[in-house]
This record gives sequence, structure tokens and C-alpha cells, in this order.
Amino acid sequence: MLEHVSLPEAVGRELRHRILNNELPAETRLVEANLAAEFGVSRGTIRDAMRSLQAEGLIAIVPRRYSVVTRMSQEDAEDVCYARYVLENAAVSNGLWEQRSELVAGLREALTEMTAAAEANDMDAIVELDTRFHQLMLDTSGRRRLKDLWSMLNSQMGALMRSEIERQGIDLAEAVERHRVLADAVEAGDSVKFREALRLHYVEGFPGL
Amino acid sequence: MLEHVSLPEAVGRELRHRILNNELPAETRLVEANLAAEFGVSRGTIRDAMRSLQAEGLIAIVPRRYSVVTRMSQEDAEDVCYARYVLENAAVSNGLWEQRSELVAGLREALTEMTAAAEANDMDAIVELDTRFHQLMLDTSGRRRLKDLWSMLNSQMGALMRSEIERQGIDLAEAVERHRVLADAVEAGDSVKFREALRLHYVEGFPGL
DNA sequence: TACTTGTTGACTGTCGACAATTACTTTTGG
DNA sequence: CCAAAAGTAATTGTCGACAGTCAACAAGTA
Repeated sequence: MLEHVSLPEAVGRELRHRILNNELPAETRLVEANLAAEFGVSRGTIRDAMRSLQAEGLIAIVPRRYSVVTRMSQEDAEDVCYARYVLENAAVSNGLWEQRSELVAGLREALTEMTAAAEANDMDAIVELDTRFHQLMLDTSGRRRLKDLWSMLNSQMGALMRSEIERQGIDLAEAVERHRVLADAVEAGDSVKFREALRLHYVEGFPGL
Repeated sequence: MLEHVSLPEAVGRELRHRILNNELPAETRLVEANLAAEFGVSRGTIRDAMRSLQAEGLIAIVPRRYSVVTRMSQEDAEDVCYARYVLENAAVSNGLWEQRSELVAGLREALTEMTAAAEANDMDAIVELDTRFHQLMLDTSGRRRLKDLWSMLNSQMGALMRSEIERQGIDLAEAVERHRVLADAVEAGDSVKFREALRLHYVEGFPGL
């Protein structure tokens, strides 16, 4: 079954993709009329899409002025990672350890694909799989708001990971390994070990990958 | 200095107010054209405002169908409270205890006003002061994302408090007292006591007031 | 020169109209 | 009498145009 994708949503996806891939680097100004012409839609549609991106923290809208792609400072990076850490940490304190068998299966599958993506140096896949991996944990917690809030941060996290990886040339294999430690901790049902691994994942190893 | 209030923002405020005051009860359908006529603005403006309310979780927009005021279940209430608890708990673990003198002053002031509002049975003021009280703590933490996420939940929290207070006739004086315990814990610099008080505040005493 | 006061151009804010979609009602064929 | 099809009413989705706002520059004043 096909799902409806409204124009604003489609535009939003495209713009998000461009921002995350640095085709629209930080500080780039987004002019409604230009984008409208490029995509062949009305300005209202672009406007709508830009609101979403603003909510995700990818762009900043200065009323009556301009919209601009957000530049993330080192401090911002730390801030996003910390927030994500807090949410995930809280999520695993809730019902995760009871019904974790299927969760583990999902995590293992994601890990397998992630390993392959790391070998192929496929950045897109890595970022997407990282999202899936962590989201699985949030889903299992059954806390809807925690998951919603986490999702809000996700785009910013994606932007962060890409830029960090490209800039500092992070070792993808090591990143995958860190996820494996998390999955191991979940499988072992060791919440203390898990928390420590999560802390390392986000607070120490920087871009949370 | 004056600040600009765009039409969508003004409309959003009014609608938010109506929802929080149950003038627009849960399940009410919001029809763009009707609201546009009532406020004397265009439908696009209403649309914009409704997007904000959706982001705040106050209404649900079903694409191409309708928009409807959200009904919160008991489960939702618990869920929102828990998320708020998680965020505040994390916030106080960061830099709050170092520079807490001015924070305490702010909390005390809010408490004083809250006491007066409770005696006057002024619901609007109570809800607003509760927001201020808790936001002060978030602000002091210096973690921007935690604060942003917390803000997202705030409207839902307001809706919750009102409905709970009206339904169950919660003792306002006791609610104020619980805030006082929190302020005391901050002043004493006792993080253990604070955490416990916060847990009681949200997880036990229900609508987090 | 420094400081204020138009003026201009580029852009966003807002609007009313039309198109598309959905839900509801009526008709039609068995 | 019922089910499928066709038609209709209600509502959202999208658009192009015009009005409002701001930054930057030009012109005028001491």
C-alpha cells in the first residue's frame, strides 16, 4: 500500500537530505522564492517544509528576515549527545529488561548490516542504521513521549555524525564495535554495564556513533 | 521594547488558551475555514497556528481529514509526567548545584506568588507559576536541548494539570507545599533529597503539581 | 566627517481563489 | 431489499498575487 506524501513533506525530506549531506552547508540562507521555483511548488509549501526543519533544529528562522542552515558548535554537539543520552538511559529503565529477546534480535540484525555498511564505507547507511539501532531501544521502553522527544533530536544527531566523521575521520569499525557492546549488555540483562556503555557511547566517544 | 507577534502566533496563543481552559474540549474538531472567519484571518494563518499546536501535542492533525483537540488518557498523563521527570532530573545533575543561590531566590519568589494564587484559587496563575518554577531549574542547568525538550512538553502538562485539578479537586495548598520541598532541597544542596522529592512530585503525586 | 533621514530592493507575511480529496447521500441494477 | 456506483457537500491542499517589513545604501544636514 502506498502512502500519501504531501508536498511540504516531500520538500522537507529533500531539504533535510541536502543539509545532512552538506549540499546545503551551515550558514546557507534559504530563500523561499528560490526554492519554490526550483521545486516547482508555491512558497507556502516551502514555508511549511521549513517549519518542520526548524522544529528539528536543522535551520533557524528569523521572522521577517531569513532562514538559515544551523551551524553546530562543539558545545551544541555535546549538548545534543547529552540529551540523547539522558533519554535513552531513562528508556532502558522501563520495561526493557523484561521483554528484551526480540529487542536483542533487532539489535543484532542492525549490527550485522552496520558492519557491512562500515566495510563499504557507506555513510548514509551507517547513519540510518545508527538511528534504527537506538530507536529500537526507545520503542521497547513503551514510553511514547521519550520516543517523541528522542526523534526530535535525531536529525540534529545525523548532521552531527556526518560532519564529525568527515572532519575527524572517525574509525567506523570502532563505532560499530561500540554498538556491539551495547547490544551485548542488553542481551546479558546487565543494566549497570549497559548504562556505563551508554555513557561511554555518548559522553566520552564524541559524536555518539 | 516592543516585540512583533505574528498572526499565526497570536492565533496559536488564543487557541492554546481555549484548549487549556476547556473552552475547546477534547475531541473538538477544528475547521480551518470556521476559525479563519472567526479570527478574521486567512486559512493559511490558521494552518500555521495549528502546526504549532500539533507540535505541542495539543491537537492531532489527520492529513486531508480534520484536526482535533487531543484527548489525554490516564496513560498519557503518566507518560508526560515521566518524561518531564526524566528531563528535570537530568537537568539538576548539571551545574545546578554550583551556582544555585540565584536559583533559590527565583524559586522562593515563585513560591510566594504561588501561595497567594493557591489561596485565591487562581488556576491560571498556578499553572503559569508551576511552569516558571520548573523552568527556572531547567534554565540553570545550561543544557539547551534539555530545556527545549522540556518546553515541548509544557503545554501538554498544563492541559493535564487543569483537567486533573478540576476533576479530582486537588488540594492546591498541598501542591504548593510539594514545590516548597523541592526548593528546600535545592537550597540545602542535597541532591539525593532533591531527586526523591522530584520523584514524589511527578511519579507519585499524580498530575505533577 | 559624522549623523540623521529618505529611498530602494529583496524578502517574508498574508490573503482569496481554485484544485484535490474525503465523507456522505442518492441512485441504480440485481 | 441490498450492494455497488455515481453524484454531491464539506473540508483540506496548493497556488499566485499583493502588502508589509527590514537592511543597505544614497542623499541631505550640521
